[in-house]
Amino acid sequence: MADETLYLIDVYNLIFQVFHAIPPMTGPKGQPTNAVFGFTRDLMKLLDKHPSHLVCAMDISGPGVRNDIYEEYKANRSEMPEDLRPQIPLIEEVIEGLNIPAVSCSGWEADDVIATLARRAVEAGMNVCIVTSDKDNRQLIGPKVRMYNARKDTYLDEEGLMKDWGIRPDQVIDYQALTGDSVDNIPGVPLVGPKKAKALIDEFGKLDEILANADQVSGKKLKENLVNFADQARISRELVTLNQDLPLDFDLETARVHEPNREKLLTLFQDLGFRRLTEQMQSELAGEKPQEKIERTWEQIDTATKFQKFLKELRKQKKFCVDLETTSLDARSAEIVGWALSWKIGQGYYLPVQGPTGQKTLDPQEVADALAPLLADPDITIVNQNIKYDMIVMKRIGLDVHGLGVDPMVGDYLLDAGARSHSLNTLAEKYLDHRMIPISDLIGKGKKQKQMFEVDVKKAAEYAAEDADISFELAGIIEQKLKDEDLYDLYWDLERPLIHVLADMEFLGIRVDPDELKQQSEELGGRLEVLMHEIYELAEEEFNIDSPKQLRVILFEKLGLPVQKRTKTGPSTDQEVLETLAAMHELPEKIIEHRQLSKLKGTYLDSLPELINPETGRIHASFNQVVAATGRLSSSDPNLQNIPIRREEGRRIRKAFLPGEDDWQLLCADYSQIELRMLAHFSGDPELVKAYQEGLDIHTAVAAEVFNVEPEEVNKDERRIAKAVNFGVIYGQSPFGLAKALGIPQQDAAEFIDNYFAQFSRVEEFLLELLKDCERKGYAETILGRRREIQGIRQLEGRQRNMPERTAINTVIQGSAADLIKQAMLNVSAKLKESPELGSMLLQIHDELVFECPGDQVETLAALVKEEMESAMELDVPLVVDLAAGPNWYDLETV
DNA sequence: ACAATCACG
DNA sequence: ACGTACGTGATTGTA
Repeated sequence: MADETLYLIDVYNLIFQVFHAIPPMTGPKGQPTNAVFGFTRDLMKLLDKHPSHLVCAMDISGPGVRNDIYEEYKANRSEMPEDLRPQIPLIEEVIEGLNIPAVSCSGWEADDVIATLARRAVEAGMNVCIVTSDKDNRQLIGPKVRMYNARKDTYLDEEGLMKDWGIRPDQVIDYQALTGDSVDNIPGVPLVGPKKAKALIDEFGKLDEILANADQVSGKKLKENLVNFADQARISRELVTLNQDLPLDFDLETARVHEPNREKLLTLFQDLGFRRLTEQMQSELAGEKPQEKIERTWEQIDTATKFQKFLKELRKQKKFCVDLETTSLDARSAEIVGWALSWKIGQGYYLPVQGPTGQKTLDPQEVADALAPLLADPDITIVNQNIKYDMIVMKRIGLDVHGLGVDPMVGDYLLDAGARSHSLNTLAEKYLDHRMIPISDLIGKGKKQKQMFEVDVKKAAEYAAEDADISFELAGIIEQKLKDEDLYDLYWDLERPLIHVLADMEFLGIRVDPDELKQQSEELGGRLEVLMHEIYELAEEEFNIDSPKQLRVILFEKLGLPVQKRTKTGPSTDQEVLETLAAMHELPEKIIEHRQLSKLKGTYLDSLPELINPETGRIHASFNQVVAATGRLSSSDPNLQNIPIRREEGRRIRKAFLPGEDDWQLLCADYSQIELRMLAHFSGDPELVKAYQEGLDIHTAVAAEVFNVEPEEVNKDERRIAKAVNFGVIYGQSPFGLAKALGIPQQDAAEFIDNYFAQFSRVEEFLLELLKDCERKGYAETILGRRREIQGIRQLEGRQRNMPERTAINTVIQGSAADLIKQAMLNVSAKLKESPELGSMLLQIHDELVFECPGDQVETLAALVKEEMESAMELDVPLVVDLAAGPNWYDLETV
C-alpha cells in the first residue's frame, strides 16, 4: 500500500470556496449553477491526479459536540446564501455520479471525519492528502499527510507549514488556541496574533507551559491577557482539536476510486448546461481516450548564442504569438521588460531585455531590430491576447504589426458578448481547462506590488512564456470557433482592422490644456465653498454633503421631508428626489447645485490634468473593444465618451480639448438620429422611411401622425412627447417608463404608445418578429450578424420577460448602430492612410467621430468624412452626418 | 468590494 | 399586483 494515496475532501469547504470564487452562473432553467460547476471541475481535476482512494467528508447541519463546549462556536456564521442552497443536492448528485463515498458523523464535523480517516490511512501505510483550505487541518500534517488547496492547486507539507507559520504540525493546536479564529468564532487570547503565538511557543513550548509562565512574558497587557484569558485559551484548544477516533463504520477499501457513472453525469451536466463537461462525458462514453494533458515547457533566451538559434527557428514560422512584459498597464508610458513568444502549443520563449541587476538580459535594441521585419511582414500572422496594447507599446519604438491574426479576447467577445470577462485567465479555463499562474504570485498585490523588471528573470520567464503559449493556442481554437459560428467575417473584416484604428487613436491621444482646466477648477472651487456654507446654514449643522447616508438624516429626519423613493439601503437622495423636494424646502436645490459642481470638479477638472502624458502633452484614453455587450466601444482612463455637454456649466470643460497645433482645428462629425434611422430601416415602415427620405424633422413627423394634425400645426409639447415615444421604442418601452420620462400619468403614456403603434404598424410587426426570432435562436442579432445571448428570453414568462425583451430590442438597434460607425471608422481611416496630411481621427463617441486637422484642411477633411460616414452602409433610409469645426471642442461652428 | 450617484450616447 | 426604460465609467463613501 506504500504508493497509495487517499484524498480526503472537505466538501463544504470546497463548496464555499468555489461559490465565492466563481461569478454567478445560471443553467438553462435559470437555476444558479456556479458552485456545482466549480466543485465538479475541481473534483475532476483532482481525479486527474490519479488518487487511489477518495472520500468526501461532510458536515451534518445543526449544533454539534463543540457547541456543548462553547456555545458561541461558529455563532457568527451567516446563513447559507440563497443562491447556494439549491445547489447542494446537485453537488451530492455529482459526488454520487463520480462514485465517491460520502462520509459524515452526527454531532461531529467533516474535519473530525477527516482526522479519523487520515489516522487510519496512515496506520494502514497509505499517504494522505487533505483537500481543504481550513487551517484547523494543519494539525494533521505529517510525514505522510499533506494538505492540498484545490483552488490554488498548491500543497502544504511540514516544510510549507514551517515557512508559513514557523511551527511544527504538533504545535498547530496550541498556536490556534492562542491566536483564535474569527471565522469559526474561536476566541483565542486577545493581543496574541501569529507573530506572538510563534514566539511564545518557541520560548515555552506547550500551551499549558505558556499559561503557567505568563509572568515571564514581556508586555504588561499581554501578561494580563494570558492570565485572564487562560480558560478561554484552553477552551479554544479544545475547540480546534480534531477528534481522530470517531466510531466510523467505514472500510478504507470502500474509498478506492472506481469508474464514474457516466450516464448519470451526462444527464446531470446536460440539465445544468455544462457544455464542456457534457462533451467530455459523451466522448468518454464513446470510448475516446481522454486528451492527454499538454506538457507546457518554456525556455529563457538570455544569451547571444541562444538568441541566434532562437531567431533561426522563429524565421521559419508563418504564425506566432508576441506578448510584451512591460513596466506599466498604460501602453503610452510602458517600457518593455521582456518579449514572450510562442509558435507551438506547449512551448513558450522569454527574451528578457530588463531585469534585476546581475541577471542576464538581451540588448533591447538588438531584439527589436531582429523582430521588426517579422512583425511587419504581412505574410506572417501575429496573434496575442489584447494585442492592441502590445501594438501601442511597439509603436513607440517604431515597430508596426501588419499580419494581424486572431486576438482571442476580441474573438471571444464575438462568440459571447455578454461574458463578464474575456481575460486570458478566463479564456484558458473556458477553452483549455487550464488554470494560469496568477500575476499576483509574481509581483504581489496591493501597495507592495513589484514591477516586472524587479522580478527574478526566471520567474518572469515562466509567467510570460505561459501567457504567450496559451494565447497562441487560444488564437487557433477561437479562430475555428468563429468559423464554425459564422462570425469569422465579422471578426476579420470589421473587428480585426478596427484594432489598428483604435491603436492609432490611443497612440495619438488628444491635446488637453491643463491651465484651462485649472482655471475652471479654481472658479468652481470658490462657488462650492460658498454653496457649502449656505448648505450648512440651511441644515443648521455641518455634515458631509457627499455622503448620501448623512444627507438622508438631514433631509428626512431633521427636516422631516417626505421620502420619495427608496434604494436598497434606505431613502434615495438622487437628483430626481431632490428636485421634487425643492418645492418644499430651500436646501435640496442647493444640494443639487453642489452635487453638480463637485461632480464636474472631481471627475473632470481635477482628474483630467493628471492623465496628460508629460511626453506628448496629450490624453491617451483607452477605447475598449470587448466591454459593451451590444457591440459599442467604451472608453476609460479617462472616459472621454462622457465629457459634459448637456448643461452649459459642464460643457465649458470642452474648451480644454484642443487640436494638436495652435492653428489647427477639431472637426466633429455626428450621425443624425442613427438609432431611429436603423429602426426605420429594419421595420421598413413606409411613413418613417418617407419622412427620412424627405428630410423631415422626424419627431414632428411622428407627432403629426400620432396626434393626427398637420405637421405645421404640431406644437412643442406634442413634439416633445413624440420624441420621447421615439426613444422609448429603441429602449423597448413600457407605459411606465414613458410616463416617468415625460412626467405624465401612465394611462396617457399607454395611449400614446398605442397610437404610435397604430400609426406605425410596421414598427410593431418588426419588434414582434425580432422577439420571435430572438426567442427561437436565444440571441439577438445586429445588421452585421453580431450576436448577444439574451438570458431569460426563452424560459421566462409574464412580466419576468419584460427585461430580456427590452434588452433584445435595444441590442439589435444599438448594436447595429455600433456596427455602422465601426464600419465608417474603417472607411475613414483607410482614406486617411492615403492622405495623412488631411488630419487624424481622435475619438469615437458612439454616433460621433472627432478629428484634428490643419486649419486649411478642414473643408477637405469634412467632405471626406461626411462621404465615408454616410456611405458606410446602404440602408433604406439616407444617413445624414452633421459637421462642426473649431479651435477647441467647445467653440464649434457648423461646417 | 459594493452601493449610490451622475456624466455621456 | 407588481416593477421596468437601453448601454457605459468614475467618484465617493461605507462596511
